[in-house]
This record gives sequence, structure tokens and C-alpha cells, in this order.
Amino acid sequence: MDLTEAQAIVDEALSARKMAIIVGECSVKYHGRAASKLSSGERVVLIKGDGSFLVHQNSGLAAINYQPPKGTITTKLGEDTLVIRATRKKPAELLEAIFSKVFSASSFSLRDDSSLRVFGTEKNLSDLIMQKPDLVEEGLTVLNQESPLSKGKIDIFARDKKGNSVVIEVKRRTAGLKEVTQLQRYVDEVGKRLDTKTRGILCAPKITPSALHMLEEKNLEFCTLDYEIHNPSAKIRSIKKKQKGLGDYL
Amino acid sequence: MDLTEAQAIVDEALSARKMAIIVGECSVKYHGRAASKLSSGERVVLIKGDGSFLVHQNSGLAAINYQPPKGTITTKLGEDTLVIRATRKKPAELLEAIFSKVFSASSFSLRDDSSLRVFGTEKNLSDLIMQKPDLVEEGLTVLNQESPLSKGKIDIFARDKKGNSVVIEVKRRTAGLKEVTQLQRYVDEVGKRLDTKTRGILCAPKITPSALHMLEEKNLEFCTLDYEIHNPSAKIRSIKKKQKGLGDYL
DNA sequence: GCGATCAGCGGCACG
DNA sequence: CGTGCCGTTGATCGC
Repeated sequence: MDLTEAQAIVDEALSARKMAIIVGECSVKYHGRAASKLSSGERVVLIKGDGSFLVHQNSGLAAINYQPPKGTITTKLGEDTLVIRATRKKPAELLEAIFSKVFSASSFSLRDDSSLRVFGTEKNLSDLIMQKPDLVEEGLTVLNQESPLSKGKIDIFARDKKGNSVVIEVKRRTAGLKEVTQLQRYVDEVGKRLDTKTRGILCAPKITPSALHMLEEKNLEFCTLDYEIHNPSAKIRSIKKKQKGLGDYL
Repeated sequence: MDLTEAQAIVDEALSARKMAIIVGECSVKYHGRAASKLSSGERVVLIKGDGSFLVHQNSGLAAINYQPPKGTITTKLGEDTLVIRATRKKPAELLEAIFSKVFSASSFSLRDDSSLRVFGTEKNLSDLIMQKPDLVEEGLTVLNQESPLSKGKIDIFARDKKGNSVVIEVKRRTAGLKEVTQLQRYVDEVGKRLDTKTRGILCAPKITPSALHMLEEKNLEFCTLDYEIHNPSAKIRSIKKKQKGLGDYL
């Protein structure tokens, strides 16, 4: 396809805020928060109505180069090239796709009012625990969900049978080291404000060995959260307290 | 475009591992690590040679639904629909795009041997500090880069003039709470193995107020890392030690 | 394969 | 705006 023709199609799409799809051979330069160079190859470029700019190769899930929405996009015809440039300020960034060949350029006005509904998120699981805190521990009284801390927020804040404060951090997938330190931070801050004894419970489907080790060192607790996702919601199958050194008896 | 015709184009692309681009009205269902529903709307679907599957709306940088590479993709013609299904096991996931209309379906064999070269990464900055450790502190001797710890690795491990061990963690952007706890973890582990005094220095362009507070509480140190990216590499302009409570005198 | 970490992370919510 | 944090995070590298 002629580069001039391709430019006309892209320009029209830009002014009408339509989705533009350009397939061709291009190189890509980026300069902003970092800098990158991608030498010539055949790719697909998507330009969306909000200014989102994506360069896709024929492999890999993620776009190889991109520019977030709300910037400015311009086209420029060179000697033997069509240059499409996407810029934004704050942060100052420039993305440039230099096309030497365009196989196809097209645009589409896409009507789409729908937004995604997701189930099985952390918040979703947290809600379910809120409804049945006994699953975590018998006699637990929930005081608050998403309690704002000076920095960050506690998923679930509760009180146990003995009157101790309990901080529960819920994770939808395997917990690692940073999840333990995150919980520790919350426990520290709560312990500083109220000076009652404060327990911390990490609630996740799994925990890595080293994270479990660190957790026990800090006298925090772990609960295995067994859940399933059966449309259109998540459901907790069980929450079991991790017995310290259970494996030693097997 | 006729759905049968669209299916033929997609099938041919799949068997030849070409990039397929389908534009049309579809709804999308996902079930796997989580679950989601996206009701009908007009979108662009990309299917790549490696099986990557992407559903894009006309706004937003990220794909609204997707399936990572290496799965299986099949098409099925229904009464008035074309269903494209992408599945994978481990984790078990199913993504289904149900097309009621297809405006355009096309495929492209894309030749592309290039991979992205990026500058201004953390590793890049770490390398530069390795070459001139004096920028961080006069008299610093680098012992090791990317020292493997039992879990994780230290960006730069050094010794100061007085013979203390120094753990340096480099960040390419504003450091927050989790970067402080990360450094603390490394310092703790080093301190446990060698029982010399161990200092920890966080080196980043900025640090958030609460992170700075926590850092000082833990007797760790912060250095402002001022760098610029001038193709094709990064360059450090300066590294300045954060004076404790400097702001108090202003 | 799991585990830990980086990423131009993106996106959202809240102050 | 910055700050914190979740995400179907993805991608990479080491064990």
C-alpha cells in the first residue's frame, strides 16, 4: 500500500478518534522514562480513539512498544517513510514508529459501552471472609474492612476471642516475601497505635517456603485459603490454619 | 463479512502461525485464575503466531481480555456466531470470544527477527555505579554485583572505608515502602551471615515521605540518584547523600 | 518447574 | 497530583 494513502487513512482515523490498524515494516524508537530501540521488522500497530498506541510483534503477549492514552499523535511523510509519532508530557515521552512499508492500513469506528466484570479478585475474597470470619478462626469478630492506615489499608481488621487485635491480609495467589513484610508493616502500625496485643494473619492459597519461614520468625500466622471460582462469583471452600511444622510429622 | 469466510481466514492463520486480526462485535468470557464477563461490543482481536490472544477495545492501553502464548486456539461456527476459543492448561484457563458480526478478518505473515534494546533499566544504572562507587560514598570498595542471597540478590555489595559491609539497592524510580523493606531484608540476612556491622543504602531518584521515615527509623540510608538517558545509554549525573532532617533547617 | 524480582509496569482508589 | 497496591499482572533469570 502506498505510504501517502496509509497516512490519509491514519489521519482520518485520528481526527475521528477511530481505531486505526496499521500492518507493515517499521522500526521503533522510544525515549522517556527509559529509552529503547527496535530495529526494522514487520509488526502491527494499533492506535485507539483515546490515543493509546501499541506496537505488536507476532509473538509475546505484551506490546513491544507503546504509549499510554491522552497524548498527541501525529503523522509525517518522509522520503520513503511514514513516521507516526506519539508524544506526551508528564512524563515527557516520545514514541516513533517509522514505516518503510505498509501492507495494510484501516480504521474502524467501534461502538462499545461495556466494561469488564471480574470475579475472584482479592476484594471479592475479602468480602466472602467478612461474611464468615469464623472460617479463619472461631470466635473472630470483624471490626472493619479496608481500614485506612497512615499508609496503605488493612484488608480486614478484627478482634479474637481473647480481645486481641487481628490484622488479616488476603492474597488471591501464592504469598511471597513481600506479602509477609506488608503484613508486618500493618501489624507494626496497629500495635503502635493501640497498645493491645496485635496478631497478623496472612490468608492465601499458598505460601512459599522462605516466606513461611520469615512469617514464623516474626510470629505471624498463615491460613491456607482454598477457593474456587464458579461463575459468576468466587466461593471459599475452606480456610485452614497452617500448623507450625505439620510436615515434621508426616 | 460472512462468519464462515472469517472462520476460514482465522483457521488458515492459525495453521500457518500467522498474525490474525479480527474486527467485529463480540462478547467475551474468561474462566481461569479468575473469571470475567464482557458483554457485547465492537472490538479488535489479535491472535499471534505463538498463540497469544488479545481483545482490545477502542480505549485503554491494556487489552481488556487476553490469553498468554502456548495454548490452543480453536474456532467454531454456531448458529449466528463465530466462537474463537483459547485454552491452556497449567493454569487451566479458557477464553472465549463470541462474534456475532465480523467487519474484517485478515492475516499476515510477519517477518521480524529484532528484539528490543532498552536503556535506563535498573541493571544499567547498577552497572554505572559499579564503575564509580565513589559517587555513592568516597572510599567505597565494590565486592560483588548481584550477590545471590538465600532468597533474592543484592544489587551491589561493598565495603566502606571503615570496613563495614554495605548493601546497596538501586531503583530506577521513586522508592516507596516496599523498597525499604526489601533493603532491610537484605541487610538483615547479610548481618546474620557475616557478623560485621552492615549498612544499607537505597539509591533512587526519589523516595516518598513515609518511605524515608521508615528508612530512617531502621537506620538505613538514602542517596538521591540523578540520572539522564541520552541514547543509547544512561548516564549518572550525580548521587547525593540525603542529609537526615535537612528540611528541618529550611 | 518454582521462586524472586524488575517493568517505560498499567490501573484504580484515596487523600 | 502523589502514594500505595492489586493485577488473569507479564517477562526474565536463577535454582
